[in-house]
Amino acid sequence: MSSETTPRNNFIRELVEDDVATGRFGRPVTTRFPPEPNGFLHIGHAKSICLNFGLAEDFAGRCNLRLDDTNPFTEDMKYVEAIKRDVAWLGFTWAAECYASDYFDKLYEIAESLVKTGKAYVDSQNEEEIRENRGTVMEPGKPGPYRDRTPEENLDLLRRMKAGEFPDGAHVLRAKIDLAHPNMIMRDPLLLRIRHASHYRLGDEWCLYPLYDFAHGLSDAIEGITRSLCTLEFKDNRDIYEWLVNEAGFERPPTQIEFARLELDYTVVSKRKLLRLVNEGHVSGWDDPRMPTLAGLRRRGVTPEAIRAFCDSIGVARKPARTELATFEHAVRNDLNMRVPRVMCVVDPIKVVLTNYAAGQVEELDASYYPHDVPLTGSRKVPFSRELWIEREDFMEDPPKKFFRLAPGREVRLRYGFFITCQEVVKNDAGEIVELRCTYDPATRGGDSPDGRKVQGTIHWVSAARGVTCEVRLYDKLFTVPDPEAQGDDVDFTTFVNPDSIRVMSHAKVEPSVLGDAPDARYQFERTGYFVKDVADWRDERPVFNRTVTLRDTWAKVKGA
RNA sequence: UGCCCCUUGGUGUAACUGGCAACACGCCUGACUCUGGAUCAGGAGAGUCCUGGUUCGAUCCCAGGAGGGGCAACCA
Repeated sequence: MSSETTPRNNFIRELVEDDVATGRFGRPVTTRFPPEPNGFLHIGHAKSICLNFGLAEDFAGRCNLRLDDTNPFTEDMKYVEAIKRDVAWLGFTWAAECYASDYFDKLYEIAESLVKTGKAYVDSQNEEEIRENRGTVMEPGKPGPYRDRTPEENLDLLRRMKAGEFPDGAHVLRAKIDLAHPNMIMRDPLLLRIRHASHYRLGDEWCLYPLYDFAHGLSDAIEGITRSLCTLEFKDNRDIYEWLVNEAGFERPPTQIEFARLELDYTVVSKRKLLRLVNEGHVSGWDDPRMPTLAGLRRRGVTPEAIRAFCDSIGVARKPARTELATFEHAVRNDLNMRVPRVMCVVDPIKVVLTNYAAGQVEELDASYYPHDVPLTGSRKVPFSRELWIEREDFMEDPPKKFFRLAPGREVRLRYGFFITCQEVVKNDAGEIVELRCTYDPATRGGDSPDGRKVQGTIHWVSAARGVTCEVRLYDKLFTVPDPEAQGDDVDFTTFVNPDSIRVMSHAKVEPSVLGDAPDARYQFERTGYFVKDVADWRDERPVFNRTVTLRDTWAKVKGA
């Protein structure tokens, strides 16, 4: 059912294997993917999703989808829906759909019991005082004036906090651990705060909301999670995680394992920064095809299989690391190559007139959808006529030695069509090439010459008579530098947004066969790249295609050298 | 100047847990080709951050050092 290939080894898999071997948890391997519904999922989340769901799958366990919705200020149902859609799109099925907000009662109970045993107290300092008394990484903090309230007093206060007797910020519940703890996280971490805000699921039922540290590990424990996977920046939080699940009395509690988050060159993978790109109008929305969000990648034409293959290929480790874009692009091409049909589209057209081809004549040529090495079959008819469009880049008046395409006096093959020879270059007053007058060889119909003569180049083309004008959006890297977040503290990452990250080609010409295909059809436009119909902006009178990724282009290297 | 984590070719990972460093991406050659795609064949590229130690033998164990990163939100 799952993949044929053996998953590659990593340190988390080894730990889980040990757990299984020793029966450490006494229950099936159970993981969870715990996003907060305050933004869209991105490629970094995909790594975590693949890890958590993949582990459960491989060890015959289960993986929950848990919405970590403990902050009523930022969360929204629209994000929940987007998250569910994206995880499902990636191809994973959660064992249970869970919400941290479903555990608020249980969490509150635990809070009371911590208070009763003197492990937690109500602090009435304001935010600044709490911060000051926490000390710094260099200096220990010191106990505040409310730290030694009696359990009875604390319990009374806590209940009144819950009852809504106090305004936001009046009190907080804190674990009573150690204000001088070398780990800052353990300096009496906050557990519950007052927030008179409407929760997107619970409405006004609560005015007491748990903080991440209080909610997360306990939610894991409640769900019977065995291994709780999270990213490196939560390493220090592991102490409070363990403290809480133990104080709460869970048997064989889950344990946290941290791994390095994905960092991808030429983009950012942080919900906060992605939100800024959206809000500041650098992109058109969360699903802008330039965004590394799953919604953006989907609209860009990337398949879920490619994303999963990519996630498998990058490995899992505890070393912060950046992944080159080439690794991602390889996964995308590798997947698309084997599954999408080839069609012809001229992105930047220049006209070719075949002077020896009858005006008004149109013939239908057979063209296979797939090359010989892709084990799929299918073909379509492509109309051919006296006037054609070819790619501006495929002609050079004064070509360099290694240029194999059309040039004055030179013969090339029109893919699935005929051999043509350029006889004349027509220019306008400005000296720009407006038309190429060529002759075709009727004997080469279909692309082979009976006399066995060879041509160096094969170019793609579209009939001017029957081709369809369309808009082609050429997407490129979102940023001009590999790591826009590390350009110095005084430089904002948005200054590196690539102004050429989208180029709109509004006079492209595509063969008519694509019109009848599905609204989200993917293609390889021969010789240029992989494309997908844009589901949002497509109109029959104005077709729109998005470039998913270019083809590998060795000519570009030759040219660049 | 505290606590914690990390350090293997350009990049990302691996190495049966002590036996003389492998895979993928990228790069370079060549072959093939009706996509300058794909595929195929070959190649270059690290002696595993440094210094000591243990050992017949260390990427793996120990000590010290250097470099990188995380932590001082009533965010997650």
